[in-house]
Amino acid sequence: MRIAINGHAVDLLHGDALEKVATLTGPFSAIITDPPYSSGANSLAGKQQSTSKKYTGTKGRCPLPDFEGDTLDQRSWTRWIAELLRDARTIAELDAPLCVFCDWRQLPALTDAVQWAGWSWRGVCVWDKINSRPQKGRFRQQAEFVAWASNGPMPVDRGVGVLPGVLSYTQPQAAGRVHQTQKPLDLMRQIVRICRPGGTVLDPFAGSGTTLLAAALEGYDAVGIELSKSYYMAAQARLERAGRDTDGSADVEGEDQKGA
Amino acid sequence: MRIAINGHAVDLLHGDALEKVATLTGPFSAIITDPPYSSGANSLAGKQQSTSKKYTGTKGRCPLPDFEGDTLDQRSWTRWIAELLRDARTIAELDAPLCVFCDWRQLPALTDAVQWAGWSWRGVCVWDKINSRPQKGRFRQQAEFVAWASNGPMPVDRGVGVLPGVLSYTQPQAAGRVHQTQKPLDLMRQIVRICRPGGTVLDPFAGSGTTLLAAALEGYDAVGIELSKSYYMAAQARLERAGRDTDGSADVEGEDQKGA
DNA sequence: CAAGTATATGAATCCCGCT
DNA sequence: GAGCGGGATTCATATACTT
Repeated sequence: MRIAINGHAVDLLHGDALEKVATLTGPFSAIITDPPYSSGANSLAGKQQSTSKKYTGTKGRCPLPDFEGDTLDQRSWTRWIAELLRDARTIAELDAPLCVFCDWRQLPALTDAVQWAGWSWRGVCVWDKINSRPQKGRFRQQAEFVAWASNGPMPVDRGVGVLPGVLSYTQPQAAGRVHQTQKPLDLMRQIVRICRPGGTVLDPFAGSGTTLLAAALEGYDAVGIELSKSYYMAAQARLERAGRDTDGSADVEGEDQKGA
Repeated sequence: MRIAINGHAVDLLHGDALEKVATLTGPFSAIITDPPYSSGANSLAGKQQSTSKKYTGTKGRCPLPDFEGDTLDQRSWTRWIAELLRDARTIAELDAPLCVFCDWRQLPALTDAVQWAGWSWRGVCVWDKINSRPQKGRFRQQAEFVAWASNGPMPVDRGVGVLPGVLSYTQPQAAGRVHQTQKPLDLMRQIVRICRPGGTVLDPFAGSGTTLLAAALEGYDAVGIELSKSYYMAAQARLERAGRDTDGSADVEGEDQKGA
């Protein structure tokens, strides 16, 4: 279904990312997404793991065992995301940038997948969450990462300015969140600016729709895919609310928080 | 040779990291180092350029000597650093933490090497340089990374507090630098605090000696190895100067700048 | 002496021309 | 044609200078 926000078209599709991407033609000017980090790893590791009680509570994210990585799960995750990124590249414009979120544990597997899928890996951005659970005797796991790449050569002059390499934003408050791993809207507004002016952004894992909303507010069209029915509906409601808000929607995230 | 700083012993050895590590017995309480990245060029010929040409874009003559060991391709680099980390682990205490700097390009190879060498990879810290060379239409390459790990299990209570996961410090100014890629002293003072109280820190790539100095100032003994004769002597001079400074050496980095 | 102006630089990357 | 080398580009900050 299509929603108009800030004068830009936002399409949200309900279904599996791999299947839906195969039906799209694009071309898309940027692919920006936050895939499930350990969806593949969850099943096996979850069974084997007895220490998970310690970590549950902050997030639904699987803490993974302290030592031996469950390599089979990570290999499967890598293959799966590589396949998606390969399909996505076929409907991306030449020069189109790709941004994929991940945590520190997935970063090496993700950069492999990005390159296997034919993208030119160009760097790693840092999302500094500022606040995070402290651990005694350790460095905080305070950052998430964005592996970014381009579909072939990336000329300097695409009409895009200089973007920051470290982005510091606190996580949305739990009370106002629609999605467990929802990203701050202002963070996504910065990141979507890697897209060429007037382009269309694709997010195959739309979740609560933050990327789509950020894209519309920054002046791009956007297409999202979301598998979960409940998140699909929540994102749709959030986007429609933003579409009705005529004043520029500066408060959308805050409004969500109050509304929740 | 041995220097006393802030009541702690600092040893600096001149020679190849792999060879010298094999002669040490330790045990060391932490390994903290910043190896040559062998980064900064796509082609072999590019990598074989001098480090000043690769890394200091300005045409002006670089006043600092080039450093060695920065000409490997990525596979060779990975093997080489893995071997060093394996040898280092044999002289590390159980529980000892490992911290290795790298840039975005080497991060996946480094985390492989860390694990091949038998260390338990535990996370990635971020050094936010705040200020870096901008590029139009891209995210700034604004961060360097610290892959950190432990030699086996790492009990929560080693007498070490909570450490930050993102560290923001500007690079030392060119005028006061001893080494092309010198790290800020305050950054290293934060990072060495991962060491258990009263322990001994090893840095196989000592460079200008910032890690050793930071360790002594934070209350640890330290041992460093440096291959290049000129950097060995520069580090020695810097450490001796710090040793003579009786007031706690809070201004060592600044003093270098004035003195230079 | 304070405030304003000019200059230098960064573990960079791209592009063009030459061999 | 492929590879290599030189020169241009980007901006926040620190330092040096000028008014």
